[in-house]
Amino acid sequence: MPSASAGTTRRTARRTGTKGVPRADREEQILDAALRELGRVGFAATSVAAVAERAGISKPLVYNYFGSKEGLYGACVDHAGDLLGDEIERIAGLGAVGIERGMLTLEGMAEVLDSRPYLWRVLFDPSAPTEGPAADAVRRATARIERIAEEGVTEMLTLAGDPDPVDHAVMTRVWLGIVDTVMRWWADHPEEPAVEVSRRARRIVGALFVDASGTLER
Amino acid sequence: MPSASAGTTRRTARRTGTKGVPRADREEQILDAALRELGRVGFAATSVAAVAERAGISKPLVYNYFGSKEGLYGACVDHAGDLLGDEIERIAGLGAVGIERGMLTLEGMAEVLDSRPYLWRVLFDPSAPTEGPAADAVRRATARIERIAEEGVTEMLTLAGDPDPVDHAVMTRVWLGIVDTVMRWWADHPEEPAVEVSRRARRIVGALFVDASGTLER
DNA sequence: CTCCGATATGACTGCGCGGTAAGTTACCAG
DNA sequence: CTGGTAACTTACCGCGCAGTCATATCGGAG
Repeated sequence: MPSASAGTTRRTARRTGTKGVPRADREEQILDAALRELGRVGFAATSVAAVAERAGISKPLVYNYFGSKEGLYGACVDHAGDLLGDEIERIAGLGAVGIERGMLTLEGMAEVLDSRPYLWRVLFDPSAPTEGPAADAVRRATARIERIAEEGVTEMLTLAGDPDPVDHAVMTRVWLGIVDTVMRWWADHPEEPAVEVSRRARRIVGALFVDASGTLER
Repeated sequence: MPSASAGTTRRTARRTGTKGVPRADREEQILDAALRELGRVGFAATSVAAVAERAGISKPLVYNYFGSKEGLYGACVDHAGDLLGDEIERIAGLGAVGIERGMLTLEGMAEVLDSRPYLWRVLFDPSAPTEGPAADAVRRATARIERIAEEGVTEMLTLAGDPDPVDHAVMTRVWLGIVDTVMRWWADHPEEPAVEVSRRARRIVGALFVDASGTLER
């Protein structure tokens, strides 16, 4: 790779032409830049130009790789959704029940999101498109997370004597809202290590929840 | 007021000139239109043109009355913040403690927001300006609500044996997140009457909380 | 050396937005 | 009737954005 090209700073005109970065590597760079920008300011306030600048490339190259702003966002959603969905399903597979399962989920997510708490906002973003392929990607990714949350919630509310499915649906959203709030607080306090976020979340959720069989040990 | 002007539809060119609507009345109309649009899609996705169309007037008239998009938003925030803040402080003054106070708050808010659940989103909007007079208005309005929430939360966590002020701050945000989630669920289900929202919230929160002295009656 | 494919850029376009300027209308007082 | 004020509109502007096009560069194969 020609070091003369590599040394060219973005503030001056760059020579056109390949920099010799393989497509897969470049895609990854663009995705990383996009995830950070989307997680920082949300979809609507993210400009493709800002992502390009973050990635150190030209804007048309982003379009070359991802087709459109929505295409870029959809790829980011798929990426973040896989990470979070895999982790949450792994934890569900551990067999914990009740609030302990919820706590393990929070801890697992804190671990996955350590050093990149912004990923959460990519998935749960009120300014995201509500129609089209990107919106479909969001629905797929969040549905995966919601399904697991709903299992846990349904179990807990049923044990607590509430069989109403609408209550269960609202409670699922409340639980996800709690997770969302903790993640947003974390994004505002990036100095807090994941392990401390986990502990704090355990204390707070512990103050909220009692499993059906009695008071949580604290 | 000339009925010929009043009958002119917005789809054709309207005669210029006054329609004889007093300033205070017109301000209220514009505010109502803006609150609905802001509550529907948030600040960033709200265009002044859409508000003007909703209010049945021309866009420059909105600027004439409110100065700028931010000026309009600030007025909406003051309006919604007064309604919600007054109600929350009234309920705090009733002297209920612990989770019962939280429940009364949820119920009071459901009542105030009945028929206009969108007001919540005007105040708690991630796409809102973070600097300038409008942002100051948001901070004033939400600080009022957070102060009351923090009192309740501090009491509850302290009774539960957790004196950590950071835990209290996060828990305040979690509580407001829970309220936010219920309000957003309600905005998605406008057919649900306020009294049913209150009952449901009581059931759900009841499944979460136990006051420091024991299990809630349900 | 030439050609080709893959990787890249600068320059440009059309559109929607926030906002502005110039002109209009209705009503009331003198 | 005239002038002034308050309430209005149409037409326009500059800017930033998503997206496009024409051209450039590099490296490898033949």
